[in-house]
Amino acid sequence: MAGNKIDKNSFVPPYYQLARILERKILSGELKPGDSLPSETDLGREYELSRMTVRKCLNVLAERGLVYARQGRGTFVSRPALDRAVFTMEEFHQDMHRRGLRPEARLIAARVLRATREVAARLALAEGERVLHFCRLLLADKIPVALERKYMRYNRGRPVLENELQYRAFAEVIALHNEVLPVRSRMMLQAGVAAEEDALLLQIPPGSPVLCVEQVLFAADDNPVGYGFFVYRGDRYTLVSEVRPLTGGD
Amino acid sequence: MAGNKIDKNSFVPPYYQLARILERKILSGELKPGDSLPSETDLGREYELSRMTVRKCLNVLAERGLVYARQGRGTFVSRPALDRAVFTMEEFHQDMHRRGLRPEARLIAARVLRATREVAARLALAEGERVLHFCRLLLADKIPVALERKYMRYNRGRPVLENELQYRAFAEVIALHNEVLPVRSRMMLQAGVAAEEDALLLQIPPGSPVLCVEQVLFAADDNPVGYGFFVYRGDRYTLVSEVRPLTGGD
DNA sequence: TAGTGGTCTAGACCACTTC
DNA sequence: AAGTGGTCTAGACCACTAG
Repeated sequence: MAGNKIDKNSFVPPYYQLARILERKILSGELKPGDSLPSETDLGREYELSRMTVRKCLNVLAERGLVYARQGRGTFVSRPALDRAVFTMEEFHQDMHRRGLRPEARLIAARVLRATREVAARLALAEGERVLHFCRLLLADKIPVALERKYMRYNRGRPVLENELQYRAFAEVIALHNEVLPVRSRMMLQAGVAAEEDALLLQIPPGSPVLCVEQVLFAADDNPVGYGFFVYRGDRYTLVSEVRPLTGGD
Repeated sequence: MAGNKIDKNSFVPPYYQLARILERKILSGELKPGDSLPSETDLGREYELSRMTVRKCLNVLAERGLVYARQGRGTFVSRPALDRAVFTMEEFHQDMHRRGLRPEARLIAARVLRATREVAARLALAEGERVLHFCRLLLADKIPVALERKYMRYNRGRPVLENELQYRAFAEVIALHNEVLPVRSRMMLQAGVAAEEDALLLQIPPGSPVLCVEQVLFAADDNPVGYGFFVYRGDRYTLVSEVRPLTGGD
Protein backbone atom coordinates (compact mmCIF):
# COMPACT_ATOMS: atom_id res chain seq x y z
CA MET A 1 0.00 0.00 0.00
CA ALA A 2 2.90 2.29 -0.74
CA GLY A 3 1.01 4.61 -3.02
CA ASN A 4 4.30 6.29 -3.72
CA LYS A 5 7.33 4.86 -5.41
CA ILE A 6 10.95 5.82 -5.59
CA ASP A 7 12.05 6.88 -9.06
CA LYS A 8 15.62 5.69 -9.34
CA ASN A 9 16.10 7.61 -12.59
CA SER A 10 15.23 10.93 -10.98
CA PHE A 11 17.93 13.46 -10.21
CA VAL A 12 16.49 13.69 -6.71
CA PRO A 13 18.30 11.06 -4.65
CA PRO A 14 16.16 8.23 -3.29
CA TYR A 15 16.74 9.15 0.36
CA TYR A 16 15.34 12.61 -0.34
CA GLN A 17 12.37 11.27 -2.31
CA LEU A 18 11.49 9.03 0.60
CA ALA A 19 11.90 11.92 3.05
CA ARG A 20 9.36 13.93 1.06
CA ILE A 21 6.96 10.99 0.93
CA LEU A 22 7.12 10.54 4.68
CA GLU A 23 6.96 14.29 5.31
CA ARG A 24 3.77 14.46 3.28
CA LYS A 25 2.24 11.63 5.29
CA ILE A 26 3.10 13.47 8.49
CA LEU A 27 1.91 16.93 7.42
CA SER A 28 -1.30 15.55 5.94
CA GLY A 29 -2.13 13.75 9.16
CA GLU A 30 -1.90 10.26 7.69
CA LEU A 31 0.83 9.76 10.29
CA LYS A 32 -0.08 11.49 13.55
CA PRO A 33 2.14 12.69 16.39
CA GLY A 34 3.16 9.71 18.51
CA ASP A 35 2.58 7.18 15.71
CA SER A 36 5.46 4.88 15.04
CA LEU A 37 6.93 4.65 11.55
CA PRO A 38 7.56 1.26 9.99
CA SER A 39 10.92 -0.11 11.07
CA GLU A 40 13.97 0.78 9.00
CA THR A 41 14.08 -2.74 7.63
CA ASP A 42 10.41 -2.62 6.63
CA LEU A 43 10.73 0.79 4.99
CA GLY A 44 13.69 -0.59 3.04
CA ARG A 45 11.61 -3.54 1.88
CA GLU A 46 8.61 -1.39 1.01
CA TYR A 47 10.52 1.16 -1.07
CA GLU A 48 13.24 -1.23 -2.28
CA LEU A 49 16.07 0.68 -0.66
CA SER A 50 18.92 -0.45 1.54
CA ARG A 51 18.71 0.21 5.23
CA MET A 52 21.47 2.82 5.13
CA THR A 53 19.50 4.82 2.58
CA VAL A 54 16.40 4.64 4.75
CA ARG A 55 18.47 5.81 7.71
CA LYS A 56 19.82 8.78 5.75
CA CYS A 57 16.23 9.76 4.99
CA LEU A 58 15.15 9.42 8.61
CA ASN A 59 18.15 11.55 9.62
CA VAL A 60 16.86 14.35 7.41
CA LEU A 61 13.42 14.15 9.01
CA ALA A 62 14.88 13.92 12.52
CA GLU A 63 17.09 16.98 11.95
CA ARG A 64 13.98 18.91 10.97
CA GLY A 65 12.23 17.74 14.11
CA LEU A 66 9.50 15.76 12.36
CA VAL A 67 10.47 12.40 13.84
CA TYR A 68 12.64 11.06 16.61
CA ALA A 69 14.26 7.64 17.05
CA ARG A 70 14.52 5.57 20.22
CA GLN A 71 16.95 2.71 20.23
CA GLY A 72 15.24 -0.59 20.74
CA ARG A 73 11.77 0.91 20.33
CA GLY A 74 11.33 2.54 16.98
CA THR A 75 11.00 5.83 15.15
CA PHE A 76 8.08 8.07 16.01
CA VAL A 77 6.32 11.14 14.67
CA SER A 78 7.10 14.18 16.85
CA ARG A 79 4.49 16.39 18.36
CA PRO A 80 4.95 19.56 16.31
CA ALA A 81 6.70 22.04 18.59
CA LEU A 82 5.08 25.14 17.21
CA ASP A 83 5.88 27.27 20.24
CA ARG A 84 9.55 26.56 19.70
CA ALA A 85 11.65 28.81 17.56
CA VAL A 86 15.23 29.00 16.42
CA PHE A 87 16.49 32.50 15.73
CA THR A 88 19.74 32.68 13.83
CA MET A 89 21.71 35.88 14.08
CA GLU A 90 24.27 36.14 11.33
CA GLU A 91 27.33 38.31 11.13
CA PHE A 92 26.11 41.83 10.34
CA HIS A 93 27.47 42.25 6.83
CA GLN A 94 26.19 38.89 5.60
CA ASP A 95 22.89 39.48 7.32
CA MET A 96 22.28 42.84 5.65
CA HIS A 97 23.35 41.45 2.29
CA ARG A 98 20.84 38.63 2.62
CA ARG A 99 18.16 41.21 3.38
CA GLY A 100 19.12 43.13 0.26
CA LEU A 101 20.61 46.09 2.10
CA ARG A 102 24.02 47.69 1.71
CA PRO A 103 25.98 47.30 4.95
CA GLU A 104 28.56 49.77 6.21
CA ALA A 105 30.63 50.18 9.37
CA ARG A 106 31.95 53.40 10.91
CA LEU A 107 34.58 53.49 13.62
CA ILE A 108 33.24 55.84 16.28
CA ALA A 109 35.90 55.52 18.94
CA ALA A 110 39.00 53.50 19.83
CA ARG A 111 40.89 54.04 23.05
CA VAL A 112 42.58 52.47 26.02
CA LEU A 113 40.63 52.72 29.24
CA ARG A 114 40.40 51.16 32.67
CA ALA A 115 38.13 48.18 33.09
CA THR A 116 34.89 48.82 34.90
CA ARG A 117 33.73 46.14 37.30
CA GLU A 118 31.51 44.57 34.66
CA VAL A 119 34.15 44.50 31.93
CA ALA A 120 36.79 43.20 34.35
CA ALA A 121 34.50 40.40 35.49
CA ARG A 122 33.77 39.28 31.94
CA LEU A 123 37.43 39.38 30.89
CA ALA A 124 38.74 37.81 34.12
CA LEU A 125 40.80 40.91 34.86
CA ALA A 126 41.13 43.08 37.93
CA GLU A 127 38.97 46.20 38.07
CA GLY A 128 40.94 49.15 36.75
CA GLU A 129 43.29 47.20 34.50
CA ARG A 130 43.84 48.69 31.08
CA VAL A 131 41.63 47.39 28.29
CA LEU A 132 41.36 48.32 24.65
CA HIS A 133 37.91 49.52 23.70
CA PHE A 134 36.39 50.35 20.37
CA CYS A 135 32.97 51.30 19.19
CA ARG A 136 31.53 50.92 15.72
CA LEU A 137 28.29 52.08 14.18
CA LEU A 138 26.73 49.59 11.75
CA LEU A 139 24.54 50.96 8.98
CA ALA A 140 22.31 49.52 6.27
CA ASP A 141 21.59 51.71 3.26
CA LYS A 142 23.05 54.66 5.21
CA ILE A 143 20.65 54.19 8.11
CA PRO A 144 22.12 53.30 11.52
CA VAL A 145 20.94 49.86 12.58
CA ALA A 146 23.27 48.79 15.34
CA LEU A 147 26.08 49.85 17.60
CA GLU A 148 28.98 47.66 18.64
CA ARG A 149 31.04 48.16 21.79
CA LYS A 150 33.99 45.81 22.34
CA TYR A 151 36.57 45.31 25.05
CA MET A 152 39.75 43.25 25.04
CA ARG A 153 43.03 42.99 26.92
CA TYR A 154 45.44 45.80 26.08
CA ASN A 155 48.76 44.62 24.70
CA ARG A 156 51.25 47.43 25.32
CA GLY A 157 53.75 46.00 22.89
CA ARG A 158 51.48 46.68 20.01
CA PRO A 159 50.12 50.01 18.86
CA VAL A 160 46.41 50.50 18.20
CA LEU A 161 45.96 50.93 14.48
CA GLU A 162 42.66 52.54 13.66
CA ASN A 163 42.35 51.03 10.22
CA GLU A 164 42.70 47.59 11.74
CA LEU A 165 39.58 48.28 13.75
CA GLN A 166 37.53 49.74 10.96
CA TYR A 167 36.23 46.65 9.22
CA ARG A 168 37.56 43.53 10.89
CA ALA A 169 35.46 41.14 12.92
CA PHE A 170 36.05 41.39 16.66
CA ALA A 171 37.69 37.95 16.72
CA GLU A 172 40.18 39.06 14.06
CA VAL A 173 41.04 42.19 15.99
CA ILE A 174 41.77 40.09 19.06
CA ALA A 175 43.89 37.68 17.05
CA LEU A 176 45.88 40.59 15.62
CA HIS A 177 46.35 42.60 18.77
CA ASN A 178 46.77 39.90 21.37
CA GLU A 179 47.94 36.98 19.26
CA VAL A 180 45.24 34.77 20.75
CA LEU A 181 42.75 33.07 18.48
CA PRO A 182 39.21 33.10 19.87
CA VAL A 183 37.56 29.77 19.13
CA ARG A 184 34.30 29.83 21.04
CA SER A 185 31.69 32.44 21.78
CA ARG A 186 28.82 32.85 24.19
CA MET A 187 26.07 35.30 23.35
CA MET A 188 23.12 36.53 25.34
CA LEU A 189 20.17 38.37 23.84
CA GLN A 190 17.85 40.61 25.79
CA ALA A 191 15.53 43.51 25.38
CA GLY A 192 16.65 46.94 26.51
CA VAL A 193 16.08 50.63 26.02
CA ALA A 194 18.57 52.93 24.33
CA ALA A 195 20.90 54.88 26.61
CA GLU A 196 21.26 58.54 25.77
CA GLU A 197 24.66 58.26 24.07
CA ASP A 198 23.66 55.19 22.07
CA ALA A 199 20.36 56.75 21.05
CA LEU A 200 22.21 59.75 19.65
CA LEU A 201 24.44 57.56 17.47
CA LEU A 202 21.57 55.35 16.38
CA GLN A 203 19.43 58.43 15.63
CA ILE A 204 16.54 57.28 17.79
CA PRO A 205 14.92 58.93 20.81
CA PRO A 206 16.45 57.93 24.16
CA GLY A 207 14.38 55.16 25.73
CA SER A 208 13.54 53.58 22.38
CA PRO A 209 13.46 49.76 22.38
CA VAL A 210 16.66 47.99 21.37
CA LEU A 211 17.88 44.42 21.15
CA CYS A 212 20.99 44.02 23.23
CA VAL A 213 23.31 41.11 22.41
CA GLU A 214 26.17 40.53 24.80
CA GLN A 215 29.14 38.57 23.54
CA VAL A 216 32.07 36.86 25.27
CA LEU A 217 34.82 35.28 23.19
CA PHE A 218 36.97 32.46 24.57
CA ALA A 219 40.36 31.13 23.50
CA ALA A 220 41.12 27.42 23.18
CA ASP A 221 42.24 27.37 26.84
CA ASP A 222 38.75 28.58 27.83
CA ASN A 223 39.96 31.98 29.00
CA PRO A 224 37.78 34.93 28.03
CA VAL A 225 39.65 37.12 25.57
CA GLY A 226 36.96 39.46 24.37
CA TYR A 227 33.79 41.04 25.70
CA GLY A 228 31.31 43.35 24.13
CA PHE A 229 27.83 43.87 22.90
CA PHE A 230 25.69 44.84 20.01
CA VAL A 231 22.79 47.26 20.38
CA TYR A 232 20.25 46.83 17.59
CA ARG A 233 17.55 49.35 16.84
CA GLY A 234 14.23 47.73 17.69
CA ASP A 235 12.49 49.35 14.76
CA ARG A 236 15.10 48.25 12.22
CA TYR A 237 16.02 44.77 13.27
CA THR A 238 13.89 41.65 13.54
CA LEU A 239 14.81 37.99 13.86
CA VAL A 240 12.74 35.46 11.96
CA SER A 241 12.31 31.76 12.60
CA GLU A 242 10.62 29.62 10.03
CA VAL A 243 10.59 25.93 9.18
CA ARG A 244 9.78 25.24 5.56
CA PRO A 245 8.82 21.88 4.04
CA LEU A 246 11.44 19.99 2.07
CA THR A 247 11.93 21.72 -1.25
CA GLY A 248 12.72 20.70 -4.78
CA GLY A 249 10.75 18.90 -7.44
CA ASP A 250 11.94 16.07 -9.63
CA MET B 1 52.17 11.15 12.14
CA ALA B 2 48.73 10.33 13.51
CA GLY B 3 49.64 10.97 17.13
CA ASN B 4 46.17 9.70 18.05
CA LYS B 5 44.67 6.32 17.58
CA ILE B 6 41.15 4.96 17.62
CA ASP B 7 40.44 2.62 20.52
CA LYS B 8 38.05 0.06 19.13
CA ASN B 9 37.41 -1.35 22.59
CA SER B 10 36.21 1.96 23.95
CA PHE B 11 32.53 2.56 24.56
CA VAL B 12 32.90 5.78 22.60
CA PRO B 13 32.19 4.90 18.98
CA PRO B 14 35.08 5.33 16.55
CA TYR B 15 33.34 8.05 14.53
CA TYR B 16 33.04 10.13 17.68
CA GLN B 17 36.60 9.49 18.78
CA LEU B 18 37.83 10.68 15.39
CA ALA B 19 35.56 13.73 15.60
CA ARG B 20 37.16 14.69 18.90
CA ILE B 21 40.66 14.17 17.50
CA LEU B 22 39.92 16.42 14.53
CA GLU B 23 38.12 18.97 16.72
CA ARG B 24 41.19 19.20 18.93
CA LYS B 25 43.42 19.78 15.91
CA ILE B 26 41.11 22.56 14.77
CA LEU B 27 40.68 24.29 18.14
CA SER B 28 44.41 24.06 18.89
CA GLY B 29 45.28 25.69 15.60
CA GLU B 30 47.06 22.67 14.17
CA LEU B 31 44.43 22.86 11.46
CA LYS B 32 43.67 26.47 10.56
CA PRO B 33 40.59 28.01 8.93
CA GLY B 34 40.70 27.35 5.20
CA ASP B 35 43.02 24.34 5.53
CA SER B 36 41.83 21.24 3.80
CA LEU B 37 41.45 18.02 5.75
CA PRO B 38 42.87 14.79 4.37
CA SER B 39 40.46 13.16 1.95
CA GLU B 40 37.89 10.76 3.38
CA THR B 41 39.80 7.85 1.88
CA ASP B 42 43.06 9.00 3.42
CA LEU B 43 41.49 9.57 6.85
CA GLY B 44 40.08 6.05 6.63
CA ARG B 45 43.53 4.66 5.85
CA GLU B 46 45.20 6.70 8.58
CA TYR B 47 42.79 5.72 11.35
CA GLU B 48 41.90 2.28 9.97
CA LEU B 49 38.22 3.07 9.54
CA SER B 50 35.87 2.57 6.64
CA ARG B 51 34.96 5.57 4.58
CA MET B 52 31.38 5.58 5.85
CA THR B 53 32.62 5.88 9.41
CA VAL B 54 34.87 8.78 8.45
CA ARG B 55 31.91 10.44 6.76
CA LYS B 56 29.75 10.06 9.85
CA CYS B 57 32.49 11.80 11.84
CA LEU B 58 32.81 14.61 9.31
CA ASN B 59 29.03 15.02 9.43
CA VAL B 60 29.23 15.66 13.15
CA LEU B 61 31.90 18.30 12.66
CA ALA B 62 30.03 19.87 9.74
CA GLU B 63 26.80 20.08 11.78
CA ARG B 64 28.71 21.97 14.43
CA GLY B 65 30.09 24.32 11.83
CA LEU B 66 33.74 23.37 12.28
CA VAL B 67 34.23 22.09 8.74
CA TYR B 68 32.42 22.22 5.43
CA ALA B 69 32.59 19.87 2.43
CA ARG B 70 32.71 20.78 -1.24
CA GLN B 71 32.02 18.07 -3.76
CA GLY B 72 34.95 17.43 -6.03
CA ARG B 73 37.26 19.65 -3.96
CA GLY B 74 37.55 18.45 -0.39
CA THR B 75 36.64 19.14 3.20
CA PHE B 76 37.87 22.39 4.76
CA VAL B 77 38.16 23.97 8.17
CA SER B 78 35.58 26.75 8.59
CA ARG B 79 36.41 30.25 9.61
CA PRO B 80 34.92 30.36 13.10
CA ALA B 81 31.73 32.41 12.84
CA LEU B 82 31.93 33.98 16.28
CA ASP B 83 29.58 36.82 15.42
CA ARG B 84 26.94 34.27 14.54
CA ALA B 85 24.54 33.03 17.14
CA VAL B 86 21.63 30.61 17.31
CA PHE B 87 19.02 31.45 19.91
CA THR B 88 16.58 28.69 20.67
CA MET B 89 13.30 29.66 22.26
CA GLU B 90 11.57 26.68 23.82
CA GLU B 91 7.96 26.27 24.75
CA PHE B 92 7.45 28.27 27.96
CA HIS B 93 6.83 25.44 30.42
CA GLN B 94 9.80 23.37 29.27
CA ASP B 95 11.96 26.48 29.20
CA MET B 96 11.20 27.46 32.77
CA HIS B 97 11.66 23.89 33.96
CA ARG B 98 15.09 23.78 32.37
CA ARG B 99 15.95 27.02 34.17
CA GLY B 100 14.84 25.48 37.44
CA LEU B 101 11.75 27.65 37.84
CA ARG B 102 8.17 26.63 38.44
CA PRO B 103 6.01 27.65 35.47
CA GLU B 104 2.38 28.63 35.72
CA ALA B 105 -0.24 30.00 33.33
CA ARG B 106 -3.25 32.18 34.13
CA LEU B 107 -6.08 32.80 31.73
CA ILE B 108 -6.68 36.55 31.76
CA ALA B 109 -9.34 36.89 29.08
CA ALA B 110 -11.16 34.92 26.41
CA ARG B 111 -13.68 36.47 24.10
CA VAL B 112 -14.98 36.79 20.60
CA LEU B 113 -14.14 40.08 18.93
CA ARG B 114 -13.92 41.65 15.52
CA ALA B 115 -10.63 41.41 13.69
CA THR B 116 -8.58 44.57 13.55
CA ARG B 117 -6.80 45.30 10.31
CA GLU B 118 -3.61 43.69 11.58
CA VAL B 119 -5.22 40.52 12.88
CA ALA B 120 -7.32 40.19 9.74
CA ALA B 121 -4.27 40.53 7.53
CA ARG B 122 -2.36 37.85 9.42
CA LEU B 123 -5.28 35.42 9.42
CA ALA B 124 -6.29 36.11 5.82
CA LEU B 125 -9.72 37.32 6.95
CA ALA B 126 -11.70 40.44 6.19
CA GLU B 127 -11.45 43.29 8.68
CA GLY B 128 -14.26 43.06 11.19
CA GLU B 129 -14.82 39.31 10.91
CA ARG B 130 -15.28 37.53 14.22
CA VAL B 131 -12.19 36.01 15.76
CA LEU B 132 -11.65 34.17 19.01
CA HIS B 133 -9.11 35.86 21.24
CA PHE B 134 -7.54 34.78 24.48
CA CYS B 135 -4.83 36.17 26.69
CA ARG B 136 -2.69 34.28 29.19
CA LEU B 137 -0.18 35.43 31.74
CA LEU B 138 2.86 33.19 32.10
CA LEU B 139 4.64 33.12 35.44
CA ALA B 140 7.79 31.56 36.84
CA ASP B 141 7.95 31.06 40.60
CA LYS B 142 4.87 33.30 40.91
CA ILE B 143 6.54 36.18 39.09
CA PRO B 144 5.01 37.31 35.79
CA VAL B 145 7.45 36.70 32.94
CA ALA B 146 5.43 36.86 29.78
CA LEU B 147 2.05 37.63 28.33
CA GLU B 148 0.43 35.73 25.48
CA ARG B 149 -2.22 37.14 23.16
CA LYS B 150 -3.69 34.80 20.54
CA TYR B 151 -6.22 35.13 17.75
CA MET B 152 -7.91 32.46 15.66
CA ARG B 153 -10.95 31.98 13.45
CA TYR B 154 -14.18 31.78 15.41
CA ASN B 155 -16.11 28.59 14.86
CA ARG B 156 -19.71 29.38 15.78
CA GLY B 157 -20.66 25.76 15.94
CA ARG B 158 -18.46 25.22 18.93
CA PRO B 159 -18.71 26.93 22.33
CA VAL B 160 -15.65 28.54 23.91
CA LEU B 161 -14.69 26.46 26.91
CA GLU B 162 -12.49 28.37 29.30
CA ASN B 163 -10.79 25.34 30.76
CA GLU B 164 -9.71 24.33 27.27
CA LEU B 165 -7.85 27.59 27.02
CA GLN B 166 -6.23 27.48 30.41
CA TYR B 167 -3.25 25.24 29.81
CA ARG B 168 -3.21 24.03 26.24
CA ALA B 169 -0.69 25.12 23.66
CA PHE B 170 -2.10 27.50 21.07
CA ALA B 171 -1.82 24.86 18.36
CA GLU B 172 -3.91 22.45 20.42
CA VAL B 173 -6.58 25.07 21.01
CA ILE B 174 -6.82 25.66 17.27
CA ALA B 175 -7.00 21.94 16.59
CA LEU B 176 -9.83 21.60 19.13
CA HIS B 177 -11.85 24.63 18.18
CA ASN B 178 -11.45 24.71 14.43
CA GLU B 179 -10.58 21.09 13.67
CA VAL B 180 -7.54 22.18 11.73
CA LEU B 181 -4.13 20.91 12.70
CA PRO B 182 -1.43 23.61 12.52
CA VAL B 183 1.74 22.07 11.11
CA ARG B 184 4.07 24.97 10.52
CA SER B 185 4.87 28.19 12.34
CA ARG B 186 6.58 31.45 11.56
CA MET B 187 7.92 33.53 14.41
CA MET B 188 9.40 37.02 14.50
CA LEU B 189 11.32 38.42 17.42
CA GLN B 190 11.80 42.09 18.05
CA ALA B 191 12.44 44.55 20.84
CA GLY B 192 9.60 46.64 22.13
CA VAL B 193 8.39 48.62 25.10
CA ALA B 194 5.52 47.55 27.30
CA ALA B 195 2.12 49.05 26.51
CA GLU B 196 0.20 50.31 29.53
CA GLU B 197 -2.18 47.36 29.79
CA ASP B 198 0.58 44.78 29.33
CA ALA B 199 2.83 46.54 31.82
CA LEU B 200 0.10 46.33 34.43
CA LEU B 201 -0.28 42.58 33.99
CA LEU B 202 3.48 42.01 33.88
CA GLN B 203 3.96 44.22 36.96
CA ILE B 204 6.51 46.47 35.30
CA PRO B 205 6.43 50.22 34.63
CA PRO B 206 4.93 51.20 31.26
CA GLY B 207 7.70 51.77 28.74
CA SER B 208 9.88 49.00 30.19
CA PRO B 209 11.80 46.95 27.62
CA VAL B 210 10.16 43.73 26.43
CA LEU B 211 10.90 41.03 23.91
CA CYS B 212 8.03 40.71 21.51
CA VAL B 213 7.63 37.45 19.62
CA GLU B 214 4.99 37.36 16.93
CA GLN B 215 3.68 33.98 15.83
CA VAL B 216 1.67 32.80 12.84
CA LEU B 217 0.54 29.18 12.62
CA PHE B 218 -0.22 27.53 9.27
CA ALA B 219 -2.22 24.44 8.37
CA ALA B 220 -1.01 21.83 5.92
CA ASP B 221 -2.70 23.74 3.08
CA ASP B 222 -0.53 26.77 3.95
CA ASN B 223 -3.45 28.85 5.18
CA PRO B 224 -2.81 30.86 8.35
CA VAL B 225 -4.95 29.46 11.15
CA GLY B 226 -3.56 31.25 14.17
CA TYR B 227 -1.92 34.56 14.99
CA GLY B 228 -0.61 35.95 18.20
CA PHE B 229 2.34 37.11 20.17
CA PHE B 230 4.31 36.70 23.33
CA VAL B 231 5.52 39.69 25.32
CA TYR B 232 8.47 38.78 27.55
CA ARG B 233 9.70 40.97 30.37
CA GLY B 234 13.12 42.26 29.36
CA ASP B 235 14.43 42.00 32.90
CA ARG B 236 13.29 38.41 33.37
CA TYR B 237 13.99 36.75 30.07
CA THR B 238 17.26 36.26 28.22
CA LEU B 239 18.17 34.01 25.31
CA VAL B 240 21.58 32.33 25.36
CA SER B 241 23.60 30.94 22.48
CA GLU B 242 26.63 28.83 23.17
CA VAL B 243 28.60 26.24 21.25
CA ARG B 244 30.42 23.75 23.46
CA PRO B 245 33.16 21.35 22.40
CA LEU B 246 32.28 17.69 21.90
CA THR B 247 31.71 16.10 25.26
CA GLY B 248 32.26 12.75 26.83
CA GLY B 249 35.29 10.82 27.98
CA ASP B 250 36.16 7.27 27.14
C1' DT C 1 13.78 -14.09 22.49
C1' DA C 2 12.54 -11.23 18.85
C1' DG C 3 12.55 -6.75 17.08
C1' DT C 4 14.32 -2.17 17.09
C1' DG C 5 17.70 1.47 16.13
C1' DG C 6 23.18 2.45 16.38
C1' DT C 7 27.36 1.44 14.31
C1' DC C 8 30.55 -0.50 11.06
C1' DT C 9 32.61 -2.68 6.77
C1' DA C 10 34.17 -3.15 1.93
C1' DG C 11 32.97 -2.57 -1.80
C1' DA C 12 30.49 0.29 -5.98
C1' DC C 13 29.03 4.08 -9.17
C1' DC C 14 28.16 8.96 -9.80
C1' DA C 15 28.90 14.20 -10.13
C1' DC C 16 31.97 17.59 -9.67
C1' DT C 17 36.59 19.92 -9.70
C1' DT C 18 41.19 20.36 -11.15
C1' DC C 19 44.96 19.59 -13.98
C1' DA D 1 42.46 11.47 -16.30
C1' DA D 2 42.79 11.57 -11.47
C1' DG D 3 41.02 12.86 -7.16
C1' DT D 4 37.32 14.54 -4.40
C1' DG D 5 32.85 14.23 -1.93
C1' DG D 6 27.69 12.27 -2.59
C1' DT D 7 25.07 8.30 -2.78
C1' DC D 8 23.98 3.47 -2.50
C1' DT D 9 24.23 -1.64 -1.46
C1' DA D 10 24.16 -5.96 1.27
C1' DG D 11 25.70 -7.65 4.50
C1' DA D 12 27.33 -7.74 9.91
C1' DC D 13 27.40 -7.18 15.04
C1' DC D 14 25.93 -4.51 18.99
C1' DA D 15 22.83 -2.22 22.69
C1' DC D 16 18.51 -1.52 24.00
C1' DT D 17 13.40 -2.52 24.68
C1' DA D 18 9.53 -5.27 25.17
C1' DG D 19 6.71 -9.32 25.75
